[in-house]
Amino acid sequence: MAVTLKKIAEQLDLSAAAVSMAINGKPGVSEETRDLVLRTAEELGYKPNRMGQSLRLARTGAIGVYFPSTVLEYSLYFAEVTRGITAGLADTDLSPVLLPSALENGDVRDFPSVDGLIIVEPHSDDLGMFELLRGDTPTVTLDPPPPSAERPWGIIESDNAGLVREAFGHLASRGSRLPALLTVETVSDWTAQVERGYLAWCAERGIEPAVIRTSVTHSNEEVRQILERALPSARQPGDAQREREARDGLFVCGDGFALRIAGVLRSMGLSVGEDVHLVSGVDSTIMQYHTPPISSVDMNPYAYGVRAAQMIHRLLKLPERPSPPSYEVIPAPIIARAT
Amino acid sequence: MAVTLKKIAEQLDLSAAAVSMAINGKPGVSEETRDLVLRTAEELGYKPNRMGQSLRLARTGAIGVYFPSTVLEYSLYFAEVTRGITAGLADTDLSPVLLPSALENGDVRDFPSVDGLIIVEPHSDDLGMFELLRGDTPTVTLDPPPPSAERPWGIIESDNAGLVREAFGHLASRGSRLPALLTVETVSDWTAQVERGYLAWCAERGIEPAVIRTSVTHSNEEVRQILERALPSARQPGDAQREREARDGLFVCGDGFALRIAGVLRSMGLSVGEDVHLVSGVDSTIMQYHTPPISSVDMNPYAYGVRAAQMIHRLLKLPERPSPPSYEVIPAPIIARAT
DNA sequence: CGGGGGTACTTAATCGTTTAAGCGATACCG
DNA sequence: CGGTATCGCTTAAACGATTAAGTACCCCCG
Repeated sequence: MAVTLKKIAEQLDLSAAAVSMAINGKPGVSEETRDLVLRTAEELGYKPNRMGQSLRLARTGAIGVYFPSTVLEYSLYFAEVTRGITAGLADTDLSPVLLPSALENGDVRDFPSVDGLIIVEPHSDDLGMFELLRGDTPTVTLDPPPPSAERPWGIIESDNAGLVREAFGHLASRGSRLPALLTVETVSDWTAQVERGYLAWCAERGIEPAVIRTSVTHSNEEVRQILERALPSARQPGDAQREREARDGLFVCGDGFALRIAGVLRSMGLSVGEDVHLVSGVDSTIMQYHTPPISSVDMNPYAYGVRAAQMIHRLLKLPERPSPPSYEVIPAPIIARAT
Repeated sequence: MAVTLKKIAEQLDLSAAAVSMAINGKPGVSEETRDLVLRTAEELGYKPNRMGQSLRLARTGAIGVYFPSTVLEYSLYFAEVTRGITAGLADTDLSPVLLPSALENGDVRDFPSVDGLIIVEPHSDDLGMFELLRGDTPTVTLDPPPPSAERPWGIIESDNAGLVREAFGHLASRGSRLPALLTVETVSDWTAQVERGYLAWCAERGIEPAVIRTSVTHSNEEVRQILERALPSARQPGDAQREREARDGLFVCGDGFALRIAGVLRSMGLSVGEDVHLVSGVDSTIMQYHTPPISSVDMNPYAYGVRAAQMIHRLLKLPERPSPPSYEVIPAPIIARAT
C-alpha cells in the first residue's frame, strides 16, 4: 500500500492538513513540525498521489506531444525531438503523453486531457493541429504554425536566416560558384523560410537562384530527371554554355533526403564532394557515416525538444495566453564534413 | 466549465449515482432512464473526468513507454514503434506516456505513475530496465529481456528463425555462395538469436559460418579494415585460396548500419549487389531509396508497437502476472530489392 | 484582568467518480 | 394477509490531496 498524507499524519498524530502544509512549504506549521514531517515523509518514501493532486488542483500534470503522422514515417529528427522533450520534462512534475495524430479528420475530441501541448511540425494540411490550436490548452509549437491557425502560446524556431547563410557560405567555401536549393514538397513553414533566405542570399551576391523542387513520393528515377536539368552532365561535357550555368552545389532540405540525392548523383556519374557539393538541411548519424560524410546543418532536434519542454513548463504558470506568443530561436550551426 | 455527472444528474433530477450506473452499463437503473441519461450525456458532451475516475479506481490510464536512450540516437525504427503504440492505444482508455530513460543509475523512483509499461529493446546494460521489471507494474517488452531480469507479463518478438531463413535464402537466391553475418556490438537478445539462427542455417548446408563483428562506435576506416579481412579484394584478385573463401553476401544487423556498409564497400571498390550481396536486418525508407535499393527484413516496427499496445491493454485485465509470460511472434518478411 | 492578535494546529469541504448500503414501492407466494 | 424478494432509485462513503474556515492557546498591552 502506498504511503499517503493520512498515513504520515496518523504516525505523527497530526492532521493530514498539517502534513500537507508542511510538505508543500506553506505557512501554518511550526518549523520543528515541518522538519519532523519532512523527515518522516522521506523515511516512509512518501510520493504524492498524482490523481488526488490532479483532481483537487484541476491539473493533470501531463503534456501532450503531437506530430502529424507523416513526420514519423521518415524521421530521425523525430526520435531526437522526443528524447529532448522527455529529458526536458524529466525534472518537472509533468510527463509527456503521446497523442495520436488525427491528420485526416481533425477529430481530437477524445484526446486524453492534458495541461499543455507540444506540437511538432505544425503542417498546414494537418486538421488535427488546427483543432488543437483552436482549443485553449497552452501550446508550444516547434516551428511556427501556418498563419491561418490560431496563435500558440509559444513558438520555438531555428535560426533560419543564420542557417541559410552558413549553409551556402559553406558551399561557397568548398568552391561552389552556383549553389542551388533543393526542396522537398512540404507543408511546413521551414522550407518556405529557407527558400526566402536563399533568394535573399543570391540577390546579395548577384547570383541567379535555382530552386529545384522534388517530393518524397518521387522515385529515384524521377529525382534524377529533375536533377539532370540543373546539374552538369558527366556524360557529355562540351556544351560550354550549359557547363557555365550548371549548378555545382546543393543544399538539400528534408530529413534524410540528402542521402537519396547522394545516391542519385552517383548514379549520374557525378562525384559528390567534387563535381557537386552537398549540404544536408537536417543532420543525423547517417550523414556522419555516409561515404563520403555529408556536411549538414545541425538543427539541434534534441535541444528543440528540451527547450519546448522548458517553455511549456514556464508558460503554464501564466494566467492566460501571452500576446505575442513567447518566442525562442535555436541556433543551427553547420557541421562541416568531407562534402 | 466541463460537464460532470452531477450536472447531468441535476438536469434530469436524478442522483449522480444513477447517472454513473446508466453510463457505465451497470445494472440498477431502468432501461428508459438509461436511454434518457445516455442521450443527455451525448447532448451535453459529457466526458468522464479522468482524474476523478483515476482517483476512485486507483488506475491512471497511462502506459509508460520506455526505451534506453541509446536506441533513440540512431533509430528510424523507434519512430515507427512509437507511432504503432500510439495508434494501438488510441481507441482504448489508455494513453502512452514517455518515460525518461535512466540507463546509468537505474533511478526510476520518480517516474510518473502508470498502470502498465512497454519497454522497447530491453538491453542488458540498462539498469533502469531491470528496475522497472523488478516492480510489479504489468509490463510488455518488445524483444525478450535478458534472462537475469525478472520476467515481464508479456513479450513480443519477431520470428527470428524465419527471418534468418528468409534473409540468407534471399542472399543465396541472388547468387551468394558464402554469406556472412555482420553484427553490431549490442546488448540485446535479438542479435544473439540471429547469430544462433545463422549458425544453424550454415550447419544445415555444410557452410563454414563467418560472423563479422563491428560496433556503431567504429569509424568507417575501422569498419573497412574489418571487412577487408573477410571479403574479396577488388584491388588484387589473384590469391585463389582467398578468393574461394571470400564472402559474397552480408546480412547486416543494426538499424541503418547497412547504409554505412554499402558506402564502405563502395569505397573498397566493391559493387554492392554484384560483388557483394547485401540484406539489411532493419528496413526503412532510406533502404528503399538507396542507390541501389537495399533488400531488407521488414521488422514491422509499427505492428510491433500496435501489438504491444493491444497486449498491455489485454494483460491489464488479468489479476496477476501470467506465468509463463504472454508471448506473441510477429512475422518479419524480407523485402527483396536490387541488392 | 480583559481583549486583541498572532501562532499552530484541526475540521470540514471540495474536486468527480464509483459503489456498497439503504429504502420505499410493487409483486409474488404460501 | 403477512412475509419476502425484486426493482429502481437515493444516500453516503471513499479515493488522496489541498485549503478556507474555525478553534484553542499563549502573549502582550492598556
